[in-house]
This record gives sequence, C-alpha cells and structure tokens, in this order.
Amino acid sequence: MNRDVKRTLLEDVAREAGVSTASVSRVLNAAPHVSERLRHKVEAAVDRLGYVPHGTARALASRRIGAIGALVPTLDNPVFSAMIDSLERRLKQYDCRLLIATYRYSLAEEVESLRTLIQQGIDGAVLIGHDHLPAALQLFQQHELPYLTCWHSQEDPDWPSIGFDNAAPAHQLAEHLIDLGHRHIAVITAPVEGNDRARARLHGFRHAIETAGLALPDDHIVTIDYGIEEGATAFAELMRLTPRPTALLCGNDVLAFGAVFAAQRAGIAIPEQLSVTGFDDLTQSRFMQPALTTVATPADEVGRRVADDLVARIQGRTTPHRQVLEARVVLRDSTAPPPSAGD
Amino acid sequence: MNRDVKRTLLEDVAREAGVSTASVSRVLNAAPHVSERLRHKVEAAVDRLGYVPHGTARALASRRIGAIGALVPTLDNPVFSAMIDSLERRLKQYDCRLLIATYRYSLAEEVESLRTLIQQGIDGAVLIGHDHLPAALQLFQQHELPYLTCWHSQEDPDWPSIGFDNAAPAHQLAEHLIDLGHRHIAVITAPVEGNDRARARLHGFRHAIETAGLALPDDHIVTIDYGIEEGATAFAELMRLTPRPTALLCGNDVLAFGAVFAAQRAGIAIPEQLSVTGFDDLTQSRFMQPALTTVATPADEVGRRVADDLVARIQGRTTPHRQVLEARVVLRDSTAPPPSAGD
DNA sequence: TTGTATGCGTTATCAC
DNA sequence: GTGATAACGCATACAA
Repeated sequence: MNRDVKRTLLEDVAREAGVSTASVSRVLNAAPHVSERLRHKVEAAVDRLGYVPHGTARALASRRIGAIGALVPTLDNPVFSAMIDSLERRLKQYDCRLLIATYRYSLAEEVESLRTLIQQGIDGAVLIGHDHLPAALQLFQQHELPYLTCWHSQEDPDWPSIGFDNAAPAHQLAEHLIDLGHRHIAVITAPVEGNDRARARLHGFRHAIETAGLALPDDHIVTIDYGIEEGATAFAELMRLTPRPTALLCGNDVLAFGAVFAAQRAGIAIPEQLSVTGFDDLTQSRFMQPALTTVATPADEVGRRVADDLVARIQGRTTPHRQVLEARVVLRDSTAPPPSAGD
Repeated sequence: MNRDVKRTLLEDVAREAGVSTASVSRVLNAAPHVSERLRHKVEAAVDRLGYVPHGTARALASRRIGAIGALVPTLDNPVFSAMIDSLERRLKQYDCRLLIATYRYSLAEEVESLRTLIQQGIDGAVLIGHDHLPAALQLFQQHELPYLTCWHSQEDPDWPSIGFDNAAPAHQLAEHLIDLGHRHIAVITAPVEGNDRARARLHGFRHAIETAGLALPDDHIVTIDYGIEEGATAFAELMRLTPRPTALLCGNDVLAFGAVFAAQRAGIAIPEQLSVTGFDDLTQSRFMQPALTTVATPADEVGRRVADDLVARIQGRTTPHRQVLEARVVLRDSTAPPPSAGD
C-alpha cells in the first residue's frame, strides 16, 4: 500500500499542533496525565490533517497488533460460522480484529496455522475443542500468548475453556430414545480422531445405551465425514442391518438432515417408523418437517464470551479458567416410540 | 506477546552464520543473487536457533503485512461462509492470511470496517457485491490498495469483479414457472437497499413476469430479512392473497426453505399446489423433499478466483477487470404446473 | 554476490 | 504535565 504516497504522520500532527510527538501519542492512546488544553490542540490538529495512525508501526512499537486469531476446523459448518460471526461482532466493540484460519480437522495443520498467526503478531488466540497437539500449547507458552479453547467443557489446567458438556446431552438423547421403548439404536458419528466433541457425544450415546443393558455393536456405528450427503450415505448403510434399527442418534444436525432426507426418499416415515436425533439445533431443525429432536448449542453465546474473556486476558485481567454454558436437549417431532412398542 | 522474553532476532542468525543481516534477510525472502553456500549457512543457523521472523517488523519495513481483508455482510449465510472458507484455504497456498469483518448489510459500517482493516495494514481487500459507498472507493484509491468485488457481474470501471449474473438466472426461473402455466406468481425478496444482488434477482423476476404480459403487483412482493423463520413469515403473508399465488420465487434458498417448511406445516403440497424456487443451491437443496428448483452459485470457485486474482494484483500483475462465472438454473421437484393448469 | 547503514512510524523510557 | 530520544526488528538502497 501507499508505496510512494506520503501519508500524514504522527510527526506532522505534532508539528501542526506545536507539541511533541510523545504528546500526540499520549493523547491518541488515552494515556493519563494529559492536560485538557494539550488534548484539544492535538485533536484539532488530527482533524485538520485527517491523520490516521499506522497500524503496523503502532504494533511494532507497542507489541500489540489489535487482532486475535481464531482457528476453526472449517467454516462450512453453520455452527462454527455462527460462532465466528458473533465473535467478530463482539471483538469489534473492543476495537479488535479477527484473523481466521481453518485446518480441515487436521491437528498438524492447526499447529502450522497457529504458528503463522503468531508470527503475524496476534495478541491472543482461540481454538475449538480440547484435542490439540502438544506443540500448540508449547507455542502459546513460548510466546506468552493469551489463549482459550471453546466448544467443550473438559477440566484441564493447560487449557482454559468456554464451552459446554457434549457428553451429558448426548447421554440424555439416548436415554430419551430408550425411555420411548427403543431397543435397536444406531449411531452416525463424525470421525472422532482429533475431535473430542464427537468423541464425547459418542461416549454419551454409548454410555446411556449400555447402562440400559442394551448393546451398541460396532456395525451399529457409522463413522463418516460431516455433510448432508454423508448423513444420507450412513443412513443407507444402517438401514441394511437386520433387524433394522428403530432409532438413529446422529453426531450433529447436518448428519441428521441427511438421514431424514434419505428416509423420506426411501419412504420411511419419521418418527413413526424411525426416530432420528441431531446435535447443534441449527435454525432449520426447528422448522423442518418433522422438527428435529436435538441439542441446542449456544454458538452465539460462546462467541461473545470468548471475545470478552480473551480481551480480558490480553489486558492482563484474570478470568475464570473454565466456563460451562448450558447445552439443552430439545425434544421435538423426530422422535417417538418405535413401531412395535410394547413387544 | 513475549513482552520480556528475548526472541531470537535476525541479527542473532547473522552472527551465528557469520554473515550480515542483509544476507539473512535475502535468504529468507528468496531474493535473487544469493550463493548456494551462503544460503546453506543461513538456513543451518536458522534451524539451529529456531528463528522465526517477526511479522510486524517485517511488515513495517517491507510495507506488506501478508494478509488481505474480506468484508462480508454476514457469515451466518452458508453461501458466504463457503466462499470465505474456500478463499482462506486458497490464500494459505500463497502464504497469505485473512482478516474478516462483517457489517450486517450496513454500507456505512462496511466503510468503517474497511477503514480499520486498512489501518491494520492489509495488502488488499475484497468486498461483496456492487453496492458500496463512494467513501469505500476513495479509501482504496487513496491508499493505492488492490481490491476486488465479487458475487455480481456488473461492468464498472471503478469496481473490478469476479462473480456471476444474478438477474439472468432469476429471469429464467420466472420464465420456467410461466412456461409451466403459472399466472399468479409472488416473490419473497431480501431488502434490496445496499444489496445489488437482491435487486438484480428481483429485477430478473419482474422483467420475465411483465414480459409475459403478467403483473407483479406490490402486494405480491414481500421484502424480509434473510432467514428461515422470515421465509415462513413471508409465506404466511402471501398465502392470504386471493386468488392465492400458485408459485413463489424466493430471493435465496434459505427464504425458500422457510416457505417450504411453512407450506408443509400448513398442509399445502409442493409442487402440486404450490411451486417454490430458491437461489444459491445450498447442499441441502438437492437433498430436501421435494428437492428445490434453484440457481447454483459457484461459491467455492469465487473464493478461489478471488484469492488468485487479489494475490496477483498485490504482486503487481495485471488481471482481467471482470470475470463472469456461470450461475446455472437447476430444475428439481419443487416446481410443477399449477393445480388448475389449462384454465 | 555480499555488507553497511538508513528508514519504516510508532510507543515508551527517560529526563525536565 | 511535557519533550527528547532510544528502542521495536526487519528490509533495502547503496556501496563495495
């Protein structure tokens, strides 16, 4: 940018106002101990010259860049884009920018991206989930950089967090199905490697099922990437089992959408012949037919709190090491007793 | 960050390698005219010391920050988050970071955000659509900053663009309905102020309808914010018209989802009693029941090309002023002849 | 091909 | 309270 354009510099403002550059800097940064008179002179000069501070120079001298980094698996998942959207809006209130990097669920790429963001000079960073390579932690400590994880609720001295319990609501969903009379329950899950949220949900499902004295055999669990089409594919696979499962626990709403659509296409009535659950409570889950039984995750709230907390950490304030928000099961119309309830 | 930690500096590397700081810098920046021998010495020293360049200092000295800015109305729209996702991944290949700002469809806020991003030192920026305040253009010119608009195809010497025609496919959708025999067509549109895409689509709808000798009265157009719930609300309003419209043209897929869900809830069969169209072709549109007739917008392709083009501009290469990609109408199952076709 | 020296635009540490 | 001035860490014109 402006490789040859002569910008207005702090020095110009100082000359215009008849004060020192230090004073101009003080006024601009709301430093204490500045007289009203000086402040007015400087502000007038700034206005007259249309001065705009040079962010990079400021960053070099102050060692703060005015931006944080967010590392997310993907923005293709509405639940993450919603979180990022709310995070960015809140950061703006603190006059803080957002640098984004995605890593397609590859923890190695996460670390690489983190490294470049740190090199870029970010003042802090937020990661999704609890699963990370040790190298990530090392980077934060090495650079004494404020950081935060979110979207999970695991207690861990190394990883401060703002999130919610993924296992408990999953457990409740499975219990709900069991209470309805389901005995043949299948699961569609995202790959659990490097994804503690998926792992926790699967664990919740399994724990509830086995606690009820039922089984969750391996062939009743389909692991598949995130996506509507993938949900449909997994559905097809599970419907080939005999006896056919009467209920499907899906690791997230989008997988559930795929399953529901595939069921409709196959002429399988939901919830009469098959119950389906999701996780996330995307807007659409409330409106689709049948409305989806799922878990409401507080994406916006997480975004806001992450902004508040990370900014506080950057300013050196102490904040809670762990904040657990509520993720509530929402019972709707996609779950009902199995066809032959009462057997 | 590392407020007191003593980092390894370029100077340390130079000393370790027994060369000058300039030489180290040259090796690190892949400058021409460096001997193999020197390169090896420097690289070895870098490895030994674990040296990582300081991004901010580099930015100040080189006047390039290694990041571009993207200004989007919202990330809550999957079509934008998909574009940003693909943009970010492509930029990574160029070793370029992404700064994001959202402006909730307020052009004034767009300019404000642009100003702070420029102050932040971005090397270039991309905006969505063709509608912007003159102040935005002025900022780009003033700072001699490479920039680009996308998601539209308007010819304009001021605004280089990578996008697609929004009006023509909209026109085709309306024609398709008319060809099917529809005579009472209604429209759900996003607010057109500051949103040339919505305006172009509405224009396409209207032009086709009026060209066919039909009317599109004001009460057949509902303007409403983006969202599933909003689509449902608009649907309810339009269904109160008499005679009831037999077809609904929606400005985007999400509004169409809302309409379809509301119709299902109201017991109105799609497409037998009512035809519905969207615009965007989100993944779900292909899988939902009935599959949605819509327009496939090349979100990923736009993201990739924007990255390629903007990086080229930053490097001083000349690129096409305007790239028009294809946005194709996709006929599916949500459109059919009206109930009383043949009247 | 390599080294020297200066500039990049602020902030922050001293004195006064 | 205010003003000099030395960092901040690297890139680059210029010299060698």
